[in-house]
Amino acid sequence: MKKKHTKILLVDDEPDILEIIGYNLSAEGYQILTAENGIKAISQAKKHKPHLIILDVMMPEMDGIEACEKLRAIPELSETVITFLTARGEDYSQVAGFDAGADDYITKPVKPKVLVSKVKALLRRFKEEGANDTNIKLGNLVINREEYKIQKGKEEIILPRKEFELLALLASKPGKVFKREDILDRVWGNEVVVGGRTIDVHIRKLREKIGDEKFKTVKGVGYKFVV
Amino acid sequence: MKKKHTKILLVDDEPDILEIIGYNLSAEGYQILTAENGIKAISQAKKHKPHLIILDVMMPEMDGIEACEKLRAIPELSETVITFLTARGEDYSQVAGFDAGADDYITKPVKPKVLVSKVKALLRRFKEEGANDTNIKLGNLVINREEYKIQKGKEEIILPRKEFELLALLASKPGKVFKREDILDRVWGNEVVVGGRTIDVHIRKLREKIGDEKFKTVKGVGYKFVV
DNA sequence: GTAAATTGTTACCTCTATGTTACTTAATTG
DNA sequence: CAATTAAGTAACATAGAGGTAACAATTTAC
Repeated sequence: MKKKHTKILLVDDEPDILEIIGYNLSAEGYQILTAENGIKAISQAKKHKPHLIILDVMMPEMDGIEACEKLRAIPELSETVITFLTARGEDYSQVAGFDAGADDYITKPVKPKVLVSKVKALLRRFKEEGANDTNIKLGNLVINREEYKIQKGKEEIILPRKEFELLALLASKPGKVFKREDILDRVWGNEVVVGGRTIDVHIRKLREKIGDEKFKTVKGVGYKFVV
Repeated sequence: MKKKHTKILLVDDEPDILEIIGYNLSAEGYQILTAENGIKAISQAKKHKPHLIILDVMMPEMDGIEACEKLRAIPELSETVITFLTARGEDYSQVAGFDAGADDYITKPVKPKVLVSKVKALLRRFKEEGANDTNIKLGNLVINREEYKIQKGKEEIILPRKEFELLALLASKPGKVFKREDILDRVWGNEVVVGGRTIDVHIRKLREKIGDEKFKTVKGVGYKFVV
């Protein structure tokens, strides 16, 4: 993920803080959004779906903790990292912050360098966690969705699209039996009508390339991938 | 969950739309309910607790958004998936829809195939989220519906489909006596006619594999599974 | 206690779902 | 646009799940 596309929402009631933090982060290439209170923060968050939200704890009207709880309740923001900004010494807010669903906290005053590295660290953590969706690792097998390739041990295998998608589907839940109908729906799509032996043939090819033992047939139901 | 038992409530003021969508979905095996307006939709929903509700946004009297909010307020429908049906271009309704608690939206006109696959996807998402009851644990026995396998102590047993389904049915309510007729309906399906000894033979095989003592015969009635 | 009904057991058969191969058609690629 | 690779089809092979028949054992009815 490039910084240019990484959105950070700053929420604080003091314009000075917004300015100084905003300046430092945008100098790093991040896209900055701001809000002066919890209510505006929520509407901004809904609108822009930022990757990171930095929330001041002490704010008039709706404080940071309450805002955090509200933000966490929004499904689209489940992937968003939330961190608190707290004055040094207000120890209680740490605990309350984590209860409310925050991922980290930053104490004020904060040196620009420290702030930037903290933000980077948080986003890196986020990115790595989110990247697990694209790379499936199973035993000696790595399925790389992004690059459309398979790594088996040190060997790199390029699979044709359908075979790749079939493998990716089965491997997305190892052990789970996927019904033939579901496989058709999800790999071929509803629109396409294919003959009755098509899935079998593709399974056969995968067995040849990946290993026979990894694909189990459950007669009358479908197939499953085992590790 | 079999499609036969999946209820979908269609709400639209145009009978044509109800008919065409209803036809396509019932052809897929879903059980279809309909309502011409928001008020009727709510009473239908309360009565039948559908798994999915497809709501037209533009309706006289109570529009889709208002209906959606009312539906979401009904506790029994918390598990229900709600999706809007909106004419292409009415972009505002998307946003308003999500605010009102909808899970997705479908734009009209919609091709039957697309509709069907969207519905399947929605129900799959829902099903996966609510799929905590796929594992039945009874004593030293674990029945794993998702992986179609049985775990007895440390031993793993793979059962043929009918045997698995028969076991899963009996074990779904330990102690309850299932009538022969009911077993036929639910494992074999009411269309199929099989000979009089078929169930017994399958029970025999289960007794062999799982343990004689777990399957009790209730003469003149049926069988039950005991722990 | 005997007959009738119901269930248990075994061996065996059938037919369906899947496996496999070779081939045709469609899509990509240089 | 020719060559190459992917996707899908057809045709046949095969295993084993699912079912049946025949008879035994057990329970229930009278």
